[in-house]
Amino acid sequence: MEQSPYNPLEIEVRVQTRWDKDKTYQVTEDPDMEKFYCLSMLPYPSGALHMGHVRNYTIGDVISRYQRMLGKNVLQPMAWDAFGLPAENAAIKNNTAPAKWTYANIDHMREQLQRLGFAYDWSREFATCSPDYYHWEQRMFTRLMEKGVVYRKDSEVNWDPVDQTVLANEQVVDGRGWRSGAVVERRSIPQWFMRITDYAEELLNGLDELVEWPEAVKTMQRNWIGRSEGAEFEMMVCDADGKTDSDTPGVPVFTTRPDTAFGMTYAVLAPEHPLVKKVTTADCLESVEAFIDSVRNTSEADRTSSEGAQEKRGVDTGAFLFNPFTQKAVPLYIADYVLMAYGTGAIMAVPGQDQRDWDFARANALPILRTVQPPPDWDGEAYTGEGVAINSEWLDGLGVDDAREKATQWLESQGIGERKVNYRLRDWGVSRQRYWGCPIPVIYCPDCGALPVPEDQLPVVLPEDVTFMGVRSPIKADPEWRKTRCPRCGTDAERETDTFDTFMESSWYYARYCSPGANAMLDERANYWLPVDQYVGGIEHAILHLMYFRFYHKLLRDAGMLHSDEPATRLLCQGMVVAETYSRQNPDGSRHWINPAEVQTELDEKGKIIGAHLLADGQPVVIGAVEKMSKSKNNGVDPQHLVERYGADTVRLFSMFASPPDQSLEWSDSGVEGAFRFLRRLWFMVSSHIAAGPVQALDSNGLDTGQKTIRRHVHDTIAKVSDDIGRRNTFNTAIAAVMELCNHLGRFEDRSSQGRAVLDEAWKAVVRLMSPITPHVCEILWEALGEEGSVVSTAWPQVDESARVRDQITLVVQVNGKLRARVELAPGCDQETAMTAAMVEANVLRYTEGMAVRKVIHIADRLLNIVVG
RNA sequence: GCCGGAGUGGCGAAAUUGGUAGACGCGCUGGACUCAAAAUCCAGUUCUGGCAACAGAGUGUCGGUUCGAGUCCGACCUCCGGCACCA
Repeated sequence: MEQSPYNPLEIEVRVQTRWDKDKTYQVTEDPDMEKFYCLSMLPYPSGALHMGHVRNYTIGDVISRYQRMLGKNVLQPMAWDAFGLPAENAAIKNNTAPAKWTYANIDHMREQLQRLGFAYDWSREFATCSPDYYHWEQRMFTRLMEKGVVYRKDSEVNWDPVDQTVLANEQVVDGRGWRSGAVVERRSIPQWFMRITDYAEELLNGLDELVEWPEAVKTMQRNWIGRSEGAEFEMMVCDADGKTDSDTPGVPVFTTRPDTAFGMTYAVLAPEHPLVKKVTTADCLESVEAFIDSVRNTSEADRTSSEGAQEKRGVDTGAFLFNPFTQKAVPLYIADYVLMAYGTGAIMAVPGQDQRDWDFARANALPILRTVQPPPDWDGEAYTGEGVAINSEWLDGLGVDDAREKATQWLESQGIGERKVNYRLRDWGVSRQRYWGCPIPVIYCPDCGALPVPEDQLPVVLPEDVTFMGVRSPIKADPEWRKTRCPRCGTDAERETDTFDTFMESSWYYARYCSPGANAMLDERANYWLPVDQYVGGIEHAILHLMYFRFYHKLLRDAGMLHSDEPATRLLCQGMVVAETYSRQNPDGSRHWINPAEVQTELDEKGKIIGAHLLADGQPVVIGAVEKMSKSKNNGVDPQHLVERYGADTVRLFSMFASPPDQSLEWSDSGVEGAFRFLRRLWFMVSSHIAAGPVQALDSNGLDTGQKTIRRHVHDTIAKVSDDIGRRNTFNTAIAAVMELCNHLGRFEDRSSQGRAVLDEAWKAVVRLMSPITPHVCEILWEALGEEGSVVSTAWPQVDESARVRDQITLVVQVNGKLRARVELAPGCDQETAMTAAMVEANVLRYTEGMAVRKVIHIADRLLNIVVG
């Protein structure tokens, strides 16, 4: 091989063309091979790849390529999460159709992904906005309608007044729309829901089986599901003297603390509770109605925001409820701190043991009665801890758990209540009032009601050639599109014009990859590939997407399409890509952000940053925090430019080397330079080795000490890199180990026949170890080393354990725990031999002289600690 | 407020099971090459003292367990993330 310079741009395109021509990454089901399904979260085609994508997809690609070299049948697919709001916003802004904008973005981003050399099976690619894809989603939905898993109800929703759409609770951040930033309002409109709460218990318990999911994700999901055990019981409406009114139905309440029921001093209904109007007395009606109006004008997000949480507002209804425990009446209030959507929308209030009730009782001059004895030094308000029941008649003297159990049994024996488990999780509202989404396949007939679109009329196709009039959905604005006939009675009927939440598409895409072209949602091929062996994506999806994804998998299972219970066995959540921020203050006091590329930093003689200035004018800029790359902080780095300048391998190498995958990755231009330098050095060293001519066969038993040492290092490195990539997913330390080995190989100057044979083995190992991370350069070097076939399809290097055996080890000698010497010994020495070797070391003698050896700790081949005193 | 996670050189980080703290990379300092610069190569680089050998200190703070603690335990501080009236 000629000693040509490292030219990544030329070799990468050459290698990619070959992979493409040979269909290297296309896979089919092969029952004789162990499968490995490596999935990265599909991107939204926003316009261009950002560094977060590069990081995410490089991690998945490294794992895929490693597993492939282990001999597995590896599926790594890619698709586009193509529906969604930004396409509509862009359409309105640029006066184009969302479809056109989306497809153009997909074409550009596909090219970018291909340029990065990801080993995707592109034959399985799809866009979720394609009718071939959402057809099956619609069919699944109509079947779920028939099964009762979906339902329609009027519901208070989060209305985003800017985007003119309903948001899921999860899409509301601090009371504002997650995209528009507008303050969210409350509205009641008919919505379609999926009964994810029916699966709450399974979704919760399933987390215990997901041993290879990050604990943080599982904790977040557990909290989101929010399981609470307690009791639900009914209280009758009564007058002030406790005389019950048999005309009014009882009010069920849920509590986790039935043991505290003797401390109930009032009860509360949510303002939306259906019984409010019925029970409110004439003299309270006016204030109750005024209160309900004021609550309605506040969004739920506002009511529950941090400041709102402090103040608990409410009014007396004038009615009373009969407490079955005390046989006495308690006043009934309505208050905004009781939520209609949780439990029964009604509570028994026990201010002595519940801080919220305490706050409300204080604000409304309601009595407080403690029923659990707080510790003597207790100076808090409501007491929620362990303690003995007091003021509770037949519960007095019992601990919390026993009292709770006895109270629950009493409720059951009286026939007024029962054990009950409640979840914080709410059903999934899937209706969106937007255009660019999958049409909900429902027909409304004036006589027959809401009916699923018959299967032979699916898919309900979303028209793509549309013009936008403001933000209103074109299919809502078009009087013709919705016209249809009732599938049952044939009279004029209307289509649903709402579309699905886009989380619907991303909830089953992973399965569709496994059945490309099937004339059904899925076919048997899906059960070959599923579950996903490794899923890679951002932690921001810890709750929403990953919960829906698990839920939908169970729906597919229950529909008989899949055999597994969970969609993915192993999950890796990569950290953010962050960079420094720089800014200046505008004359009006606002801040404008300057891209790091336009800034030069000043360093002191130790390399510490002491200031920064703008390259354009040399004037200082303010150094801000290191933050997630974003448009708003103008600290993004365009991967495209980097690939054009350094090549894909350098970009991949840097993003895997700078930090472990689950931590945030701090951008560094000089770090990228360093990665490039390493590849160039690797190129040069391997080229020089090849240029020195043919190599003799390695005789591993005939090596001298220097050769053995190098060979041991090679096999130690193979072992470490295999473990780091395969088990630990710490690609940064894998790369560091290869770099270290390369540093040794560069210094190894033995050009004897066996010296070169050792080097040949070493370079062939290095090229394979690096090939998952930097596949292009490794492909060329592998070929140059005279090996047949593509490195990406070659077997992963094997560890030769005999090469790792040491004939000398370094034993660390400590005196009283302080390092005093190192001695070279044969491995496996006993304590006596170690002591003999240690006690001749001058530095050991210096600290043990004239002292009695009190104890010796010997960890074979590692450490000897001599304790004197 | 509740629930997670983290805190180690000038910087990104490493130390996997309680056993040599700082691997690897960046930056910086000095040197070689060069008319010069860039690139490249070599050496040094936790702090303090010392020409050096070496010594002392050192993993957010304060305590504890241990022959031995970045790692385990207790209390606290700071930062990041999630949830936030869920009865």
